[in-house]
Amino acid sequence: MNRNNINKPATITDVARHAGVSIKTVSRVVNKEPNVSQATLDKVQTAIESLNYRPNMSARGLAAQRSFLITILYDTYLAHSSYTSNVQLGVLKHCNQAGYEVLIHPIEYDKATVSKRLEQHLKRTRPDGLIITPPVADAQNVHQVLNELGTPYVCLSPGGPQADNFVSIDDEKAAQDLCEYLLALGHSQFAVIVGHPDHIAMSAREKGIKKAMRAAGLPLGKHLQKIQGKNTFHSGVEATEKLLTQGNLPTAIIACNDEMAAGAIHVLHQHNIDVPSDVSVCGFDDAPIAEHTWPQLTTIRQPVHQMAFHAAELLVEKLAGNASPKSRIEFSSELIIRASSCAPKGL
Amino acid sequence: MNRNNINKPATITDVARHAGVSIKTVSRVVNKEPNVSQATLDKVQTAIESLNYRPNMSARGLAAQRSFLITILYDTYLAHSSYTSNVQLGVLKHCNQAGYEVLIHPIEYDKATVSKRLEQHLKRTRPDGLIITPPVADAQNVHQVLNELGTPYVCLSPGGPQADNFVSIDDEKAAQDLCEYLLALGHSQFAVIVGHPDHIAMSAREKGIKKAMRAAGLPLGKHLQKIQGKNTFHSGVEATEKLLTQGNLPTAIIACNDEMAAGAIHVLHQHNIDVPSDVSVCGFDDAPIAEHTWPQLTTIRQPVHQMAFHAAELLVEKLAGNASPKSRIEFSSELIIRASSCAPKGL
DNA sequence: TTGAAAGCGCTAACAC
DNA sequence: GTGTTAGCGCTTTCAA
Repeated sequence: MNRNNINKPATITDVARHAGVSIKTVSRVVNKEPNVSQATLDKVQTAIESLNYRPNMSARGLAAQRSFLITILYDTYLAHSSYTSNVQLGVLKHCNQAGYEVLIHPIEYDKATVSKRLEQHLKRTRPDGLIITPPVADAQNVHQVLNELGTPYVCLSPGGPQADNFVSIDDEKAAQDLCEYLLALGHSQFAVIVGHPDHIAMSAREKGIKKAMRAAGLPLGKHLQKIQGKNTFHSGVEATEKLLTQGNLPTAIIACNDEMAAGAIHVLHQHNIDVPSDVSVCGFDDAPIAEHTWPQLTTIRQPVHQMAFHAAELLVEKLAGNASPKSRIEFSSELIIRASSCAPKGL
Repeated sequence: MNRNNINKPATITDVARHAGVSIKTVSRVVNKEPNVSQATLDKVQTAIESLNYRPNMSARGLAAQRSFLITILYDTYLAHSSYTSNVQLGVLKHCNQAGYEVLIHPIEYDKATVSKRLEQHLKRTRPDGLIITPPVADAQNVHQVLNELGTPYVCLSPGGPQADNFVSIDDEKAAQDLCEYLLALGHSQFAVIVGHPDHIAMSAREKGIKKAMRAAGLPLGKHLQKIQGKNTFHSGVEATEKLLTQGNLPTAIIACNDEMAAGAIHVLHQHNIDVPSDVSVCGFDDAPIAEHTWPQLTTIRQPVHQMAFHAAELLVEKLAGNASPKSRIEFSSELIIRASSCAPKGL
């Protein structure tokens, strides 16, 4: 009895022997190459089934000089966000069906050192490609390293003007829509809690708001208070507390994401300021937290899951050598009106 | 000019040539084997530095029959929870420093099919080991598959009585503590929103509550309403709505996790029932949402990050062949008292 | 303490 | 359509 073979996975050689064909032929079948006769195909497939053959990724990787690994690169700071988990699910969905495994690589975003640490990851792990989210996706030096090493990647960000291989919504336009909705309700005194300054999407949202206000003829100096946030609930709390000490309560607060908006609502509650009758509060993203606040948040829905799925598709295409013609894709967003916004009091 | 070598990573052969030693010697240095003289060590290390050598994982994996991959296996349903992201961060922290890459593999938990889909992952991807969270960790057939294939793993769950390689808190005791705290405040009319029934930790929490009430001499029939939840905010909403239609408002609601507790608070708000003066609400886990609700949640803090880190340590030890003597570890939890609980009205 | 040689399981170039 | 032949870069006996 050759007990040695028990539980030892079958190799491509075993399959070839079993099917009475060459290794190369099995390889052709496994890789779905076209030039195989039906008869051979059947023989091989039967052998594969009966031996329960699964290709060995290490061997494949070694011979083909690839790893079949795709890394999701993101800021550790955002590890707990629904944005990140949505990206993970979307990317996984496509990658697994395309034969890639997905590695996660949270990295503490620090403009100066991020590219060095990325380089280490690339050299050590050698993923075939990466999906990158902001703010890492928005750092120049990150792009440099990637291009130097020739590793393909796709970013989930509107990107800068030079941007290539970016998937996003039109953040500026979306913010403009949101602001126009508030203007239409009659609001004219705004505060905006802006996000991480290195985050291009966040700046775009701020721009959109300003654009809408200017278009409505409202001078920004008198009608818009701007407070810095850092994308987190806690930073939304701090920003709102600062706003309250400034003494000039606006009739509407727009936070550049839902976490910060939730933080704002939290503070307003503490101060017995009613949302929305005293102040309307709007967020951005339609994260789960937008439905957990009381009242629930008016916000912009961003199809993160689909965007991530699409980014993965794009990346896999690239890896297959089919450089896609369109390397910058915009998804459409949607204004979700909930209970945190209404017409201002006086009206 | 041999432009071919540009950007081509150095191999172990290059290093050996450069250092004037054999491949085997370089290998010994890389793998930190003890029997290398100081002189050789220095020579080799210099060569490694100057060539910027990084071992090729595919080649290593092929030769050594391992993949240097560790999979985190969890329920897709919980992909968006802070629990899952904490597990990811904790596991990554240890694995990366131990030379492993971390793969995420959310799987739709379904008792009947989960083991088959796990088997596919194991055969296709061949990770060296897995970290598994509930409810997947609590399914018998999952353990069977893993043992049959001989893949090492560690679970983040209290596990059943037969449990081996489990890392958790003492959920029963923690729930008991929480309930005793409420009893001490004077509560006697309770409702418990229980979690996913396949989730062993959730059942343990329910048991702990009952134990505390029994010890206080309260007959469960009259003093405890039990409503089924499914661990999500939404299920907490539904459970609480059901509770309200039953007409018997308790003075304290214990939800078996924070998401469901947040759902409960949300519904009570809608019905103008004040928390905590009308009803105290407590959660479990100290997830971020516990600080986002208004009022903030009294809850049990579970050190998920550390537990995951430790689980990864245990797994890596196992992979190194150092079977640890202690294969079941309990972390301690902590009662966090916030504003969602107080003495019942009458008192 | 060090080296030589034989693969690990697969792909890729080139033949037939 | 199918087969043959070299490796990919590492680990692992086994010798020295």
